[in-house]
Amino acid sequence: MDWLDVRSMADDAPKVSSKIPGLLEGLNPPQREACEHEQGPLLILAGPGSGKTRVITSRVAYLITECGVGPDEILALTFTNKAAKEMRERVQRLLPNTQGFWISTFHSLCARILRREIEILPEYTRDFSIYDTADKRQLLKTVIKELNYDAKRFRPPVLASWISNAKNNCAPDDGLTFDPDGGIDDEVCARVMARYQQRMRENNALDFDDLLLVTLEMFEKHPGVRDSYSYRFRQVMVDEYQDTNRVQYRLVQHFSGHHGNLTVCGDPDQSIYGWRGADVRNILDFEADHPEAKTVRLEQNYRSTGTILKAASVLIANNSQRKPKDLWTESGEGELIALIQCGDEEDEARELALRCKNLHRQGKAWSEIAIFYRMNFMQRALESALRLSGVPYQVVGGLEFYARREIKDLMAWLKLMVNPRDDGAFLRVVNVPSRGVGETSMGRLVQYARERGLCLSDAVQQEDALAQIRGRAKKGLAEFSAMRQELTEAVEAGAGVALDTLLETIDAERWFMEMDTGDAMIDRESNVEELRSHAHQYDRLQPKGGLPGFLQDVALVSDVDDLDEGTEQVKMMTLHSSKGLEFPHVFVTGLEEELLPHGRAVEEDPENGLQEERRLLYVGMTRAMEGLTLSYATQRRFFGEDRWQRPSCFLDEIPPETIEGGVEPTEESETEALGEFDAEESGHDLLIGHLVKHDHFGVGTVQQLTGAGVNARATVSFNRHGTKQLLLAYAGLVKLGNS
DNA sequence: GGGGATTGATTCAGG
DNA sequence: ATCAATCCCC
Repeated sequence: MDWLDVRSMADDAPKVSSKIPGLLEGLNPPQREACEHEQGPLLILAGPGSGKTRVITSRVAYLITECGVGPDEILALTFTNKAAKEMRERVQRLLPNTQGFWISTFHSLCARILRREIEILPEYTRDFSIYDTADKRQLLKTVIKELNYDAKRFRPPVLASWISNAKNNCAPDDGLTFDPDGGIDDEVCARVMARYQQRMRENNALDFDDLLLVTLEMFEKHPGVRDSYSYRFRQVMVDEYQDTNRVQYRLVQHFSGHHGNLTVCGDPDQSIYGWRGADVRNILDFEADHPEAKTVRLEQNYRSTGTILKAASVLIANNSQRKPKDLWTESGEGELIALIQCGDEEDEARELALRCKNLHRQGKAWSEIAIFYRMNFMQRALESALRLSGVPYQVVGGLEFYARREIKDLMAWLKLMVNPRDDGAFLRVVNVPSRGVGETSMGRLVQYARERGLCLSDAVQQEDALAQIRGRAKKGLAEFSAMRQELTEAVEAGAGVALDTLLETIDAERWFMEMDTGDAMIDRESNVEELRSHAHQYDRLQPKGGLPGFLQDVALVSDVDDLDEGTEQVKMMTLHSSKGLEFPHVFVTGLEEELLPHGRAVEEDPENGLQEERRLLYVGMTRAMEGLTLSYATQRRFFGEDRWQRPSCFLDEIPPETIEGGVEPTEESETEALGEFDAEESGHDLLIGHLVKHDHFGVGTVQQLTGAGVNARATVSFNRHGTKQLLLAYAGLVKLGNS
């Protein structure tokens, strides 16, 4: 993040650039209209490829050069760091001599604000830790155990998402605000959440949702703090508004409440984050919320060929909850969409690799090709096929660098150095490298600390805490404590030096050898080397950030951020990561039932789930500029188990005339064959297409069969009760014959 | 009581 | 394949 620190901004007042000749030239009428809007709320409904980023950046430049708004009086919020970076670079290109823009993600903005202001809240210090998903799960696990709940029934990931939901809907964190009708599960979740929140405060730690929520609460409890930000900004802009949740919505109200100059930009059809609390109503209701709002629709597409645009538009028209829009393009029809049927995931991967090579031979650069998939595990098969055929590739996201064990350990060490109250970090590193401290000894220390309301760092310094621990563990704890205190001094030195001091103090060499030998050890060493270079680079770019700033940046980097556009490599990523990007040729893989649309998404929320899956495919398809290839496999291995797959129902929604070969190869014989296979393996005699009767749900048609034996399940579309997944062992389905 | 190996469940998407 | 719980040896 390279915006200016608030303090330094006061010192060097931003300069207003002189007018830029031809700033709005080449913009179409609605684009121009959006740029020139000065006062009051503005809604930009921007279809894919409609030049949205160009409009926002031109608008920023216009406001500065034509309307006398200072660069530090404009707040622009984006969804990813990458989007923020791109926007900043483009604004910088228009206004090379201007600095001090506030362009950032919600999370970075809030983390920055909290870093400065949080001490107005008594429970936190400015050295707070940011907990990632893994840290959060770890804490939840101990809380569940502490409260004596059944760990099998209440799993950390489930609770994590319950808590996240509650926070995203602005539920107060320490009241037990469960729905009394929600049954025991809701009550347990609420109790776990209350304890989790208590521990988080004791640990001086915030999770991702807290960054937003605590900022919001602080603004509402201390309007003075809020005003110091809302008075500063004369214009607030929010990109990807369809992906904002309730908390973000309210934050935006606070930031723009003073002047009401709020510009939001987005596309309801590209809303793909419902599962993490995004609320499409924020954008759908914008005009109702702001009756005086001006609405601009950007419907001319500058990205894709007519064929791609048509296919995507017809597909998305199947959604009911949307604002109709009419995308058009001046570019020609272009090539037809290729649809390939493959035997299994390896076939698919080989075929894609082959087609990548063909494209390359025809003159496409590797970096002009992208491969998208619904789930991360699909990456592996694709990756090995590309490697085998010598196609250079880059995986965007996936198994993250910062998720590796040695990196997590070092990061936990650094967090603990900055924030001694972080018990989670303490527990993680107390035995790293191994110093004979085991579970039992730690259990005693934890109990000692709890009884006295101390954090572990303090507890371990008490003599009587160590009195009940003996032998190697006692010595180890004393050693660890001394090390931690000594390392506190390194915190001021900057991220790079702090890390170097840490590595030396814990004798990293010995630690590597202890963890593994041979290649694995060399891998770990080179990972740590990479972390070192990140840290030192951070110090060079952000001399003011220090170790706390580095930790914050690392916590908030997202997967697409490391996308390297320049390099000559095919890009691979999930469909979610692809949003906001574009590529001349796009492959969307795994167009299969249960995968895209994803079974769980539809199961959890039959109405919206399917629509969101459709939007996800829409996002993927509209990334393509010239060529689009869709693929599916008839068989695919999901964690260990080979499953027969049917082509995605979305393929039936894409107009046949946009697809190479005309009609999709969804044939009856194929469905039959797949039914037969299932019957052989699964110990029942149902086939896809069979008409069945259920005691409760009535008559329906079998849509899908998975699993075998006691795990055999059928997805049945009932005439009256919608689609259900049923365990055949319990469902007692009666076969009525073929429908 | 700590450390290692083996077994056993688990994964939708991300800041 | 990867991470956590369990088992067994020092």
